[in-house]
Amino acid sequence: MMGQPTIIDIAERAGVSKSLVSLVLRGSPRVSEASRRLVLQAAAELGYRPNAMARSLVSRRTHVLGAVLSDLHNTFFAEVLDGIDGRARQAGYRTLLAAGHRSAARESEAIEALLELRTEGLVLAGPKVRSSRILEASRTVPVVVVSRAVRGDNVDCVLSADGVGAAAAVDHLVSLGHRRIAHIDGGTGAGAAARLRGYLRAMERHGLKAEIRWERGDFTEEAGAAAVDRLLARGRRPTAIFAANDLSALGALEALTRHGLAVPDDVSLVGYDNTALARLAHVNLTTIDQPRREMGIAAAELLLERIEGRRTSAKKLVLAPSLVVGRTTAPPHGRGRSD
Amino acid sequence: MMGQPTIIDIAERAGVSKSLVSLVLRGSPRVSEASRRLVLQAAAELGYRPNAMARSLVSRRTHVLGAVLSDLHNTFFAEVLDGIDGRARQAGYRTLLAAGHRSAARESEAIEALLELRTEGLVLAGPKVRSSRILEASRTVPVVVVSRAVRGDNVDCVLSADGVGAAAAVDHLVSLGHRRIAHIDGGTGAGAAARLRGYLRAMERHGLKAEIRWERGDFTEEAGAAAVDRLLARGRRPTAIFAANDLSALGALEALTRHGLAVPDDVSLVGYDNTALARLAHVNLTTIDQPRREMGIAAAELLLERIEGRRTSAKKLVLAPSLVVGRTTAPPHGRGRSD
DNA sequence: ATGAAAGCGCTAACAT
DNA sequence: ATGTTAGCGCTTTCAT
Repeated sequence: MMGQPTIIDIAERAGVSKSLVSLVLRGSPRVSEASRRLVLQAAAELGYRPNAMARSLVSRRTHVLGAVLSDLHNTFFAEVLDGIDGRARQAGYRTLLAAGHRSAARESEAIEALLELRTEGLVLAGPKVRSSRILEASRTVPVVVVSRAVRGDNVDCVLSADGVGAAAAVDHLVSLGHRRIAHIDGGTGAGAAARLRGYLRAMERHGLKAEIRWERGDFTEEAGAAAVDRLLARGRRPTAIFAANDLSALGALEALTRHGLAVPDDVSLVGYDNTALARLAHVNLTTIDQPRREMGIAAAELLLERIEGRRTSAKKLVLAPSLVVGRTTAPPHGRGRSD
Repeated sequence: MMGQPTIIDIAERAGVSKSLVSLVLRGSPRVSEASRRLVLQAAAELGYRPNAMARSLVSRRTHVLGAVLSDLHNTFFAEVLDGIDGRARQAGYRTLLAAGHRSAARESEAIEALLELRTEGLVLAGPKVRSSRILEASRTVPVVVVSRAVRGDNVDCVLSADGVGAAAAVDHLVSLGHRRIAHIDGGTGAGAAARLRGYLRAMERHGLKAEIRWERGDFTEEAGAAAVDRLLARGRRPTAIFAANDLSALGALEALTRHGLAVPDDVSLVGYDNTALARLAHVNLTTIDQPRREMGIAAAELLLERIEGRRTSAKKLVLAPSLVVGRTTAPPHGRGRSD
């Protein structure tokens, strides 16, 4: 025996055929207790570890789900992945990851690697690759895209309702008495457009169309701060700001402080995503929480439905976000109509 | 042809043998330009994608490195992994990840999955499993452990010098004129013991043995805040605090603020790790930076040395951390000897 | 209850 | 330059 032990090595040591070894190893009930013991002991003594490739090659199943993470820095997907993996394990699947490292090219290679390994389904978490690449991959295995909408027969999506979340932010501020509510958007970032639309619609719904004011951002701290600078440079100061994500909200917070404005006394502030940043004690940001783990569980479920042939038509799942009230929102200072 | 196309399908379509197809696909120079074109075109038309399992089964090489991430929430390892993957790709290897989701049991299963897939080496990033599990895995493939010291013939380690980093923090504070420098440690967390030792030794080296004071923490924000509460409850107030990581430093910051103390005017504060938290504009924490990407590159390099048979003895690589000065440190208020 | 034989998709000698 | 043959380690009929 050279290299890793195989079932043939076990068979020799136990004095049985390799077929029997295979049966025992897969827990077949049609084997005598004696052989079972013999085989198991031989396997243990040899330190046997099944060769997943050989096994999958013949069984034509890998029982592996592939997940591509566009950016490991984004902890949003850590919990999503926990959900995916949890559900997958329940169903007897393993989850293998490949990282895109913020580059569409590397992400595409990650997809390729997983496909060559014959993973039975693919979850793309916040993919940066073009839709055509996703559609191409979906011709081979079912694909679920998280946090981005992609249309395709073999592509399912899991999203949270960004527009609803944005509306919840506005509703909360309005219920506190705010009217001049500005928005710092997320530019071309994932979900940014829907959040902006949600803000605009909610403002109109509250009869605050005239108070609408929004500045461009890009989900970064710097952009959040710069947007506040512009917001304060001209026009009436807003009494509340809704930023498209937590990081830009922190940038806004920093800028507001720099301008000598207190949060929430002078200006209320709402973020989006309920990241670890938002939950820092000295920040305690009011924000919108996405059901990350549930999104992961749903993604795995969609994949399993396809793999097990329970569904063939595309499905788009939209989960509801929820408001998390921190200490960055309060009633506006100058109570009553000040305009 | 059913299922995914194979080289036999290509061979039929191109009217050649499957060996020729294999040669072309692997870029052999011993094929005529005509056949090459024929094969490549047939492959493209069929949407052929090599079966990595079949290929690896016979070649006995996977060209895959496995990386186990104990916790995807910890972005520390995102950059480490970027380094690993970058170096691996240079050398013609792919990197596959499996997540431990903060559980030793799940981490152990992740190791198992990668081993069954016959990855040629394993990187364990901040592993939570017992050393015995790591040693066991290392009997099959070379293992590199990042951010934890593990002894074993087939186990290499990549660490950054936590003691040196801690000393740099103390040196920085002493050079500003501080003497009463307290430490909030990280309990049983990774690197915490070395950081504490580094603090203690540096204090002694500066002749400040009498000023040594440290409180227990556990790398969390809450523990950092609680430690400050205890620090301020009795004894003379320290003029500077060195926390074992950024998160507990933020907890300390929050507590100091709550006690009406300004940072750095009343108390200077130093963290450790230079996480994204530390680099928030309104935080701008003085901290110790670990060369994450370099650590990843080194980890991959160690693995490659083993895989390619260039080395057989265990190696422990210790990289140097560096001080990042933010705005949370300044000379102490009551200048001159106040004790 | 166990064994023999075939073959998964591919590479790697060894022919020619 | 191309084809033939023999497996890689395993599961899966099909016998017995």
